[in-house]
Amino acid sequence: MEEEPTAADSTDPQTAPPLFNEKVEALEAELERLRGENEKLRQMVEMMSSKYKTLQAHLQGKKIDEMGSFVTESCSSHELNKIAMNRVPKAKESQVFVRADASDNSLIVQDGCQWRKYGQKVTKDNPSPRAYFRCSMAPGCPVKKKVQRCVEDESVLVATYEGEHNHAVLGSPEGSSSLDHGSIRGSVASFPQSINVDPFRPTITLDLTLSRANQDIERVSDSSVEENNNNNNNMINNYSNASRIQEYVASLTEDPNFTGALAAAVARTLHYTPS
DNA sequence: CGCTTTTGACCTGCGC
DNA sequence: GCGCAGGTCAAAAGCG
Repeated sequence: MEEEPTAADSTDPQTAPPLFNEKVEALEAELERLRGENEKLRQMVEMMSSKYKTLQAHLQGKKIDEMGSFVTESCSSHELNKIAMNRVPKAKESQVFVRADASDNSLIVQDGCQWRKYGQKVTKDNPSPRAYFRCSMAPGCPVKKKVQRCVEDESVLVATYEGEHNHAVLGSPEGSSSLDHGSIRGSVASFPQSINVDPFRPTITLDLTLSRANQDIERVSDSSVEENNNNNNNMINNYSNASRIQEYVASLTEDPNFTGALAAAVARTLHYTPS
């Protein structure tokens, strides 16, 4: 039985032309280099994940300590209920961080909905004005949002959403009527990407639309960081995915906008006190 | 003309 | 009760 020459045969160094061998070697070297870089990046992700978990555990412990000391001091059961109520974020309220040009005063956050501005106010804790919007996609839609520049980084807009849409939201594949941004974020590249940083907090989202990173969608949440690491490991086995991940991570780490937004988000997390 | 934005006035909740 | 701050209203202006 004679077998036809295959692609694998053509890579045989003894039968392939020298120029082809050189190319193969160069590609192999490049692949090896990329594997090394991927391994480094994987370790970086693991390290960040580990640091994040440590920080989260620390914050959690601090909250429990605070609550515990307060409880042992003077709390009635009624007061305890109030505390518990305050510690849970308001129903259907979520916070979104969006990168915007610092010179742009429009306070507009593109999120797939139409909004009508009904007020603007300068607040005490932030020199930049806060804009109030109502959803105008459907009559009677109760959803509101407040948009204000981040006090730590004026190029970051903080949008706070309240309520549930009573209509399908543009960009939501399931036609979800709720404010579950998870379903939205994963479907439209121009939408902000979310990072859940604290179970006591609403979702914090970083908009990556100004970086190359928005070409790929990557959702990261506190409960799925580890899972994503595993998924990433599997993906790293796939060369094309690995190169995409590498490009993605490199674009993130090189992008000062991303690092700025991340720093602002972390700063807000550390300064957060439940209302 | 209809819709949106602007902006000062008003309302409401909260702490003192 | 008072003052403050955040949130909302609504008339006027702007825009396509």
